[in-house]
Amino acid sequence: MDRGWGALALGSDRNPISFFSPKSFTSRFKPVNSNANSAGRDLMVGGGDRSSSSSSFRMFQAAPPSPPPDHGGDNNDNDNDNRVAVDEVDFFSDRHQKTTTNSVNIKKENSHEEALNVNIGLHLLTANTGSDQSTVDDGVSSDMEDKRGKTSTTELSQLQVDLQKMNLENQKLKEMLSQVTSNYHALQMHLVALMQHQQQNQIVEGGKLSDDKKPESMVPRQFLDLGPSAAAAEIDHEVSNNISSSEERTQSGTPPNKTDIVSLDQDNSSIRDGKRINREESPESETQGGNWGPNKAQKLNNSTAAVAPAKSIDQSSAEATMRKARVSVRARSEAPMITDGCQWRKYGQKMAKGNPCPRAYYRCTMAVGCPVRKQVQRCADDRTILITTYEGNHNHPLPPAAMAMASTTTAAASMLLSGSMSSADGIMNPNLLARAILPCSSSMATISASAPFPTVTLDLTHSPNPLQFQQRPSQQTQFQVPFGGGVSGGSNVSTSQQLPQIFGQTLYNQSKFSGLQLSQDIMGPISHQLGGHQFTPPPPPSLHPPQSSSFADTVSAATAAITADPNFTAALAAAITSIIGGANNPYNNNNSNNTTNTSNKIGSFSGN
DNA sequence: CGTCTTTGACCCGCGC
DNA sequence: GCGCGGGTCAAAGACG
Repeated sequence: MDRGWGALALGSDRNPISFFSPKSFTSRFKPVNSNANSAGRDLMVGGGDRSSSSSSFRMFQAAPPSPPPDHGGDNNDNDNDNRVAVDEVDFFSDRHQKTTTNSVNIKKENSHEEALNVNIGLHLLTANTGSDQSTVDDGVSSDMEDKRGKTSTTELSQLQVDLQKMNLENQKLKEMLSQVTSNYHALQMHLVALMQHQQQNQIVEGGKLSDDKKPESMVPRQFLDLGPSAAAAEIDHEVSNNISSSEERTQSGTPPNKTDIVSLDQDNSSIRDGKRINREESPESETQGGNWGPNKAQKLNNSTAAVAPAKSIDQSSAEATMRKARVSVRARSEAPMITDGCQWRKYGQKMAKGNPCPRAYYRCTMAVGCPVRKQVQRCADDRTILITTYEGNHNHPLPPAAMAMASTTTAAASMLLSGSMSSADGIMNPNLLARAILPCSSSMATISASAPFPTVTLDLTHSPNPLQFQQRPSQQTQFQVPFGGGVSGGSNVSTSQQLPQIFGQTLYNQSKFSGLQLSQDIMGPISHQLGGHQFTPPPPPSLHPPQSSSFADTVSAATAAITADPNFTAALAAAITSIIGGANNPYNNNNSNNTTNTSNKIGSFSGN
């Protein structure tokens, strides 16, 4: 395992890039911190073992980043006034967050301008409280006054007043931020609750509940596909429960779907049919057959069950349309593979038609039987672009680094699934979703669900607003959805269709600040795990196009809207910026584990 | 020695 | 029925 994990991420190469993990940052941008490279031989995936992701993350977080040049140690906090020269030492302490960028700048300027008279300048700026200041000034004030004259006193008092104001403002902002955060969480929870409720209703109403279907018994099994992964938050568990019901139904009721549904506990369980079964008998392969292969999963009507866990069997027709969504990430990278926080094992490589570059197949190895697969291939047109396509849901908890990808792709997948559902019913309504996800985007997205595998492509090659939703060129029916009136031209594929800055910036920034993570608090519930990949909350079956579908749309749209709401994010970004004092402040990384969410996401915003 | 990567072969579905 | 292409398997080799 030791090597394996390390090697996994790497694939065969040594320089994978990670867009979301702290490490990625290190690998790509030559971390200032020596620690960043500690990842071991492969830098990439986080160290080389399962904990790697988290460990690397921790490392990143733990290692106090060297104070960014921008922030000369800003010690505006009243408590620290005495330590003028020491300010930078505590640069990253919580207290310092209170300082506003303004204060930082002021101080910095003085420190530079004053040159050797550092003490003077610093004192003036840093001393917020009279007492502290006086203390420090005792040793220096005389010189100051001599040199500076009377003006220093007035300036000092002025600055003190300003600083106090700023502190107050910071406090207010923090309060606002916390309030917004709490509200957001509450809303999110409410949303999830609604979704669950809806799912339950559908399960009950939806038509055939096979006799053996017993809610109680559902727990252990998991839906490998789009279904929620057990590992996720409590919410996930609940959802999975709901799903599991459908799952059992499927197994007992509908034979054909076997491959799609896999019991984690019963890796070797027999439910599989056909020759494939033999192959899949190996623990790893078991889940594979059912979930990944388009040929299998998709072509079997039943396979759709995986897509819409909560659906009833009768909805097979509708489910058929609910094909597995794939989330493809396009990013420029010289590395053979991007590190997304998960551990992967390469199980195959093949030359794909129309592309001189081989396509590599990976499966998630973070947990036994994890159904998530991904394909990595370079773009034929531009080989600097690495295309990573994810499919399936993780059946295990994801490290923060992976959550970032999961969160990002979730929204995309949700939109796609919603669109596909609609399209299946002949009700294509991408606009709603697209707008929900990309309210502020001036770009457009192409949505198409007719293809065997609806695919959402997140194009990170056009940073900072790089996201693109697109359907595979090969896919037939395509819908181009103009956003915000902006219309970028033409081809649905890799053209300039860009998604909202939210996504784009988030990803882009993450690519830069590997340490930035979308906090699970923010995105987690939404994505559940998507392994970065698929939208977990199983959208209600398209069986009830108008209602369930609309509901699914609404949910996903609302979810996306919340996370993508420019106002929300802008406010948070502003608050964080003021607190942190800089977009590039490594401090942003700190929150990833803590899940105080907002900062992470915001960090990405401020990044630009 | 165990694990992972490589890679040819195989399976499957689809189109002709 | 045949060929093609996508996806996966599994033996052999590589690696630490």
